[in-house]
Amino acid sequence: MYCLTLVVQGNSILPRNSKPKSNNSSHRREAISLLQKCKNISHVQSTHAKIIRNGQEQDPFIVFELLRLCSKLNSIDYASKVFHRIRTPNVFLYTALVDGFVLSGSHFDGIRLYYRMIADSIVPDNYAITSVLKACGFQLALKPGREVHGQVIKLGLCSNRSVKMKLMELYGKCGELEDARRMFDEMPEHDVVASTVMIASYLHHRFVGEARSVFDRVQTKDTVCWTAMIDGLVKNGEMNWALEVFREMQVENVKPNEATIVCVLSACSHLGALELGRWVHSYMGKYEIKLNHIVGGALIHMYARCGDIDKAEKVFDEMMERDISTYNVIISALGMHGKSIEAIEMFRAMIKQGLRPNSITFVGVLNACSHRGLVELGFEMFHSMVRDYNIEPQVEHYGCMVDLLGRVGRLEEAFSFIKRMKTAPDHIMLGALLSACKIHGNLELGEQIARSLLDCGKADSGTYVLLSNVYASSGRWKEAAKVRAEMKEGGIQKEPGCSLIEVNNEIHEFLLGDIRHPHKEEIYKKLKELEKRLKLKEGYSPKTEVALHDVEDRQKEWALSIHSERLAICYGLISTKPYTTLRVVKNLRVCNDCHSMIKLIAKISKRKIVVRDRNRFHHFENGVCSCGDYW
DNA sequence: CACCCAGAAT
Repeated sequence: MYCLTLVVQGNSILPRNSKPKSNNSSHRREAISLLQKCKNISHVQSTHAKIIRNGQEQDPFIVFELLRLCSKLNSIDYASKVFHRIRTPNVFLYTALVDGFVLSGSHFDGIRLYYRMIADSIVPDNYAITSVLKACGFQLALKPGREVHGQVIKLGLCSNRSVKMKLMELYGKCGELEDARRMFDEMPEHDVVASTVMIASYLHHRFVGEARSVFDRVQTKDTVCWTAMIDGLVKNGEMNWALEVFREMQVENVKPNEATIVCVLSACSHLGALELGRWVHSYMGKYEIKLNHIVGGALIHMYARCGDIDKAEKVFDEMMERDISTYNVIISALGMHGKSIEAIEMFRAMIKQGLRPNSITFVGVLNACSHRGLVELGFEMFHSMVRDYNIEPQVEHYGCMVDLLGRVGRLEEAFSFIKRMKTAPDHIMLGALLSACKIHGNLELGEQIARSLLDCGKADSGTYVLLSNVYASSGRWKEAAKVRAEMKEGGIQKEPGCSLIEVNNEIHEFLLGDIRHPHKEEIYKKLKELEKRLKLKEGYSPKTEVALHDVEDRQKEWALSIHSERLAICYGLISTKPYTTLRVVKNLRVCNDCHSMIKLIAKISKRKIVVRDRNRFHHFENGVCSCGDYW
């Protein structure tokens, strides 16, 4: 790295203050206005030729215009060529090209060029500084950023607002929050924009409390500021809080825009808050929100993740502009709901429209195949991906294939598939195969996979639970207990089962055997009543899976056998009108016993019940589930 | 005679 040498006197500072040569100023103005009329790069090139013929090639004003224009038209290569023909480029020209590099995504080239300028003893001004800081920010290049900061101090540019802003942004992005905060506090204005940058930086590094306190101190919060807070809360998993802030924003009469809506829809998607999502959708007209492809995608995603796949398809049909990501959203949505054939048809429609699938598209397609056990089609798609679209399979794609083979019971094939892969298997893939071993009762393979996961330290709570269940389902109780002990020794916490249900615009959360809800008495009464009726009339007999807990008393055991989705459904039954569809979101996979029980509950209560589990959707109606008991 | 789209988005 070069060091900045400040040359204030002498002739090394180039002609920014020198007077232009006589009588060329009208020619210059002419050339510039010619340039400004150019619409495409070939037009620019012919104008450039004219400029060269007129002997104006070295004129810094004209070249400046030329460089900016090339950058704007996405022709950084041409800009670079133009620049390198200049004998003595000044700070303006350097800055224009640095900006061009930043615009084209070649941030590192931008930083390098800036250092070349310094080496040429050209003194940067605040524009050059902000440009290079922008490049550093994109690259998360903290080291050169700090050097530039040092130069800022030497040059006395500290008081410049844009410079401070960019420094703060850089530090914030790089996680140097104390430095970012220092810059922020040095800005006496503490205006909305600076505060927004600070808030976003805090939230990006999970300092929710700090973000909140900056946010609270902003006097007049605008749309972007509110949106940054909502978005950050969503990214930190604070969905309910995010929605609360959104409501506050409306109380304060700040109009949401497209970005706000996208963030709010994302929160709804996570929570399964369909009613709120619908409300947001219906108010989009009033707020003049345009249905661009980002908003459209978020809407489709929301409806699909909240269980209303019909509405998701309808929004898709209504959209005017669809791009690859729109198709990716709808394909994975259809797959998630077990509509595998429709997903494949959508994929074909996309191709027909002339869009080129990317690697995300194929994750959706292969996942769709897996949810219906479409092995042949899955392989066809997998090979087509490599052969026709030249997409190198990633670990996700292999994972889908392993899942597909595993679920249908072709366990050995799945295992040899893993061994043939170019990449190392990840714990998600092995977990999928392990779960398949449990479903199909393959003890040896299951044991082998689980052990390899445990040995390489990749095991999470799910691995232990699955392995223990593999043993238990073949009657090997001793081994099951041993795994349970190992889990306890390793201090591994089981991820608690949790279900959400939306009733009257409010999200109600239930944990395994939960007793916190204000209506707990009625909920448990309903549950007991249902169990009794199902046993008597529908021949239901509970097959509770082995509980992985040290249970001292029977009361606790009973509570722990009550999976959270049952509580959520019972609450839904007692708090909504007859025939209302119930929609439940669960964080883990639904177990066999709950699955068969919910089928019967749907039958006797004459309700549709939609359950989203960790992997997919189940639509229960009249005693059957849309997954066809294959999941 | 030139210059930093202030910040947020599946």
